[in-house]
Amino acid sequence: MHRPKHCRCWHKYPERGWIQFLIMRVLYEKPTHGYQLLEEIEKRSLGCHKLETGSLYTLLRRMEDRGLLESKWEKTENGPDRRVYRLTSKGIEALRMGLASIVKRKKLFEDLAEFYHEKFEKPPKGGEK
Amino acid sequence: MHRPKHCRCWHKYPERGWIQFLIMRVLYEKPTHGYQLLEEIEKRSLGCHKLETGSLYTLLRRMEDRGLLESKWEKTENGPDRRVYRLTSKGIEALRMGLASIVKRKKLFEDLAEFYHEKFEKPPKGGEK
DNA sequence: GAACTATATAACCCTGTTACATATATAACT
DNA sequence: AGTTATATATGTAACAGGGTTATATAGTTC
Repeated sequence: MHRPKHCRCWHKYPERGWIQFLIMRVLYEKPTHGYQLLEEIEKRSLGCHKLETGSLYTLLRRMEDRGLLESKWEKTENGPDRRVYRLTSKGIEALRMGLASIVKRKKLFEDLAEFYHEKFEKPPKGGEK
Repeated sequence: MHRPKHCRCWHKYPERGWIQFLIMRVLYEKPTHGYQLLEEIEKRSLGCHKLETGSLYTLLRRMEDRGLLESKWEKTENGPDRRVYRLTSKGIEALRMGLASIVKRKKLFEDLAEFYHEKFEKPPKGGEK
């Protein structure tokens, strides 16, 4: 009676925090500052997903508040300073769990994709008017 | 200068409205009432996603408000009446667009899945401490 | 009255967007 | 020397939408 029906983990639903996974995935490989992340994200999302700067910095801020990321300022010679983010161990764990959740639903994605091809791409056969 | 940077379609992000796609996908095939949808959704999501009744009816209501669905009450012999929903043409179009968006990002999903297997599933080789 | 079928809604939290605002550096133009 | 433009770089408040939670109701069957 007292068991929680859902754990309250923020990553419970893969369709939530989608972009955060992309961010963490990049950060997993190397610490990166925000502006550079914009390009990386766009590249990895194959141009499908253009992040506005406001979105990104808001997300980074919140992720750091949540302890998934850490940042430090980095001096540059020729330009404004940068804030470089890196994944914390908590962030790595969150990424691992989140991706596991996505992987688990891969079939569901494929199923929807198949449905799409079946119903919306196949040319209607004669008499289908 | 005056072009909108993003279209404001509600289905812009496939990771949003995820569950609504599942709902519409079921309704595409046949008109269904809410309670039955609960079972269908759970089945199709392979048990990964258990919808609470509150979530479903909230979604159905909002989708009807938006013109994606239509409903009519159905008398039953042995139980409370049911509200049967069906997809409108607007709903079909939304489903088509939403799934197209998902399909377009299939690579992205696969990429994340691959990353997961690579980084989080492969056993570390000797000396990897 | 317990269990199952069936629907409903208000309050809430989280995610991501929008629409701004700011600061540094470089290059070009006047 | 001052202005303007552009690229680099960060930031935030207010908002909209999606899904959950907690709770309520009602009919039917046993």
